[in-house]
Amino acid sequence: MDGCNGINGAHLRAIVERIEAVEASIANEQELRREIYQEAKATGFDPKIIRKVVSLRKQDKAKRDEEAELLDLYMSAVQLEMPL
Amino acid sequence: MDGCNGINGAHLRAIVERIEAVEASIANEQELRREIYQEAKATGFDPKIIRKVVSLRKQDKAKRDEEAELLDLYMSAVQLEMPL
Amino acid sequence: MDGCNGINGAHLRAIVERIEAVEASIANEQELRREIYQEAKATGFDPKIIRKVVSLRKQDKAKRDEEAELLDLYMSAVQLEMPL
Amino acid sequence: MDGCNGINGAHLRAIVERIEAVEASIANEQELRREIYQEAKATGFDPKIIRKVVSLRKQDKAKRDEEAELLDLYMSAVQLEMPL
DNA sequence: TCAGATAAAATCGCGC
DNA sequence: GCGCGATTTTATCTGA
Repeated sequence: MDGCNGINGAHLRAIVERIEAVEASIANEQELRREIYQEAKATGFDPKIIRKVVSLRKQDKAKRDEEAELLDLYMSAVQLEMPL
Repeated sequence: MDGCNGINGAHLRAIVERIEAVEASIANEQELRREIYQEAKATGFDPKIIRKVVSLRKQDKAKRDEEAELLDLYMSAVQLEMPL
Repeated sequence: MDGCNGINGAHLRAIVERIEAVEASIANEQELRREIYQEAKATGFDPKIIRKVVSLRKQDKAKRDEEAELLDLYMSAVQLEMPL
Repeated sequence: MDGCNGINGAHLRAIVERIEAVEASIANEQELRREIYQEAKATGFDPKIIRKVVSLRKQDKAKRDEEAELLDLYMSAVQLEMPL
C-alpha cells in the first residue's frame, strides 16, 4: 500500500476522521432534537404524544414507500407470468 | 446463595435450560417459515412479493395499535388539561 | 394456476396467513424468553452473563455437531472403501 | 394556550415538523456515514476494523473528558481550601 | 433503577 | 464462493 507495513495509515486516518466528523454532526442534531422535546414539554405538551405523532407519520411514509415497491414487484411478476 | 461460591448453580442451570428450550422452539418455527417460503417459491410465487405483503400487513397492525395508543394518550392529556 | 393470467389471490392469501401464524407463534416465544430473562434479573442474576452462557453453550453444541458430521463423513468414506 | 380547551393543533404541528426536519437531517448524515464505510471497504479496508478504531478513539476521548472533569473538581476543591 | 426505544453488530439466505 | 440485503440479536441510551 504505502510502503511500510501494508497499511495506508494516512488514508485510514482520513477515513476515520471523516466518520468522526459526521458522527459529531449526528450527535449535535440528536441534541437538537432532545432540546425540541424539552422545550415542548416545558410549554405543556406531552412528549409521549409528540413521539407517537412523529412515529405514526413516519409509518405512513414507510407504508407508502413499501406499497410502491410492492406495485413494482407486481408489475415484474406479471411480466414474468408468475402467480402473485 | 447456595453455600459454596455465591452463585446458585442449580438455579442458573435451570434458567439457561429454559431459555435453550424456547430458543429451540423458536428455531423450529423459523425453519417452518422458511419451508413455507420455499414451498411457495416452488409453486411459482415470488418470495419477494410475499415478504412485502406480510410486511405491509404487519405495518397495518402496528399502525392501528399505535393509533389506539395515541387516542388513549389524547384522552388522558385532555383530563390533565394539557395542550395536545 | 387459477385459470386466467397468473393471479391466484386465494392461494397467496393462504400462504400469507400460514406465515403470519408461525410468526405470531415466534413472537409469543420471544416474549416468553424475554420474561425468563426478566425473572432471572429479578432473582439477582445478570442477564448479560446469562446471555454469555447461552451463547457459549450454543457454540459448544455447534462444534460438537460439526465433529459428528465429520465423523459421518469418515464413516461413509470407509464404507466406500476409499482411503481417508 | 390557544383559547379553548387545551388543544393547539398549530403549535403541535410546528413542533412535529421541526422534529421531522432534524430527523431527516440525521438520516442524511447516517446515510453519509454508511457511504464512507462502503467507500472504505471498496478501497480494501475492513469496515469492522474501522469501527473498532472509531470506537476506541471515542473511549479515549471519554476518558480524557472524565479526567478533565476530575481535574476541575480538584481545582474547585483547592479554591475552597479543602484538603483533597 | 428499570423498561422501552434506538442504534450497532452479527447472522443468514439469496443473488450473481 | 462471495458480496449484498434482510432479519435477528446485542448493546447503548434515554426517560420515567
